[in-house]
Amino acid sequence: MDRKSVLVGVSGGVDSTVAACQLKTEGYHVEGLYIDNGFPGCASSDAADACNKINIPLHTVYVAHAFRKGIVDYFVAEYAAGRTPNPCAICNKVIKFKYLIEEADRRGLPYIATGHYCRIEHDDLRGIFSLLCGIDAKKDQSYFLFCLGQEELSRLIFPNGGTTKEAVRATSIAEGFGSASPRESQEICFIPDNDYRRFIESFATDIPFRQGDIVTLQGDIVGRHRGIHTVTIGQRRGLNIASERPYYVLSIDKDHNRVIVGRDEEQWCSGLSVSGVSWIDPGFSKNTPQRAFTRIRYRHRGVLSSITPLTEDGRRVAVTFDSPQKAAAPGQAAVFYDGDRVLGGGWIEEVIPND
RNA sequence: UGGGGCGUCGUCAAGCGGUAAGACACAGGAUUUUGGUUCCUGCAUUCGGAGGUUCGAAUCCUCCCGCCCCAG
Repeated sequence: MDRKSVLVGVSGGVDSTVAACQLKTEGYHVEGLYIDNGFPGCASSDAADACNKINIPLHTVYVAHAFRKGIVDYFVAEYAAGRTPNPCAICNKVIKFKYLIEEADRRGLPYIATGHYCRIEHDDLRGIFSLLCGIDAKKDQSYFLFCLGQEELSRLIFPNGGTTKEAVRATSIAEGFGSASPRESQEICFIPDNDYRRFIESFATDIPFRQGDIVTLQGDIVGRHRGIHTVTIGQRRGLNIASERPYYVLSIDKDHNRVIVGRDEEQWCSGLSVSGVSWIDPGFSKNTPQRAFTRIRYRHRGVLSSITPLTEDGRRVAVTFDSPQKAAAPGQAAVFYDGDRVLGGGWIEEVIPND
């Protein structure tokens, strides 16, 4: 089999199309894989059009069952538990890259690629791959990929990592792929209308979401919520509380079906406990405390922190921020960086309030 | 049914004769491969009601309605 053969995950969007095109230009034998998650809004025709234009074969895997089990059920269960899920990060590990590798293996293609704005670096001395931020800081998507391991990274190519969104868009136009790029902003891919609250209600009819009180830290009842799944930490809009100043969701008390709110200055936290940590560099896992930048949400600039392992395998860590951060939410990803390099990341379990 | 106070956007609230601030809430949009945040825009031709005075009233007068407080 051709050593320079690659299976590209194509969605039909600009990023993956340009990435595939780029690989072809570089001389790769390129094939496309469309991952059909079986949910509405998942339109394979765009992917087919894209592959036609760059003249590569397109394969499709239908993963509705796995997607539902691994992503949608998780998504709903997290909200039901009063947590804030990050389906994209999970999907990358459990669906996207998993099936890319599976299909690449089946077809004897050594490499896989996607349109993510990230880079991969190889340390020849240590034989280790690193995941780096994309050059375009505005579009960097490394936050969503912290789950990737050496296995994936060793076979991955990110053609867009070294360019900017602007350049990719320009290429798309130049190549005649379409300047329109219809739905550039896709939020949760399986919820086309972006109304995740309604999605949860209609999807999880077995979960008895009930109304409840909205209370302050002092215990004053200031409003009512329409179910714990309708709020998330840091949220301001939709609380329907008329007051001198806005209220924000501080925490969710699932057991008492209550939502705790407070003022802007009450949102800050000084640290986290993080579980399910995966370290990209195998050498990190049993390490001593270390310093790193922690990002607690996508497009968070990152805060210098001290990271202390709580278990021997390094899968659970305590994170202490050098300066307080706003509205960290259990269920969200905490991703650790050394400059541009992703060290690893995990899932926020507890948030330690400031003061 | 004696005295006093108050009734301005969903909520709080400026205005005190010169032609309805602001905040919160809400709605829409921008941003965005998670949620949230943030930003932009919109949001009372009308001031409890009816009359009157005035060139002109939410602002002054009269009556009515509705609240609140103190007395009964």
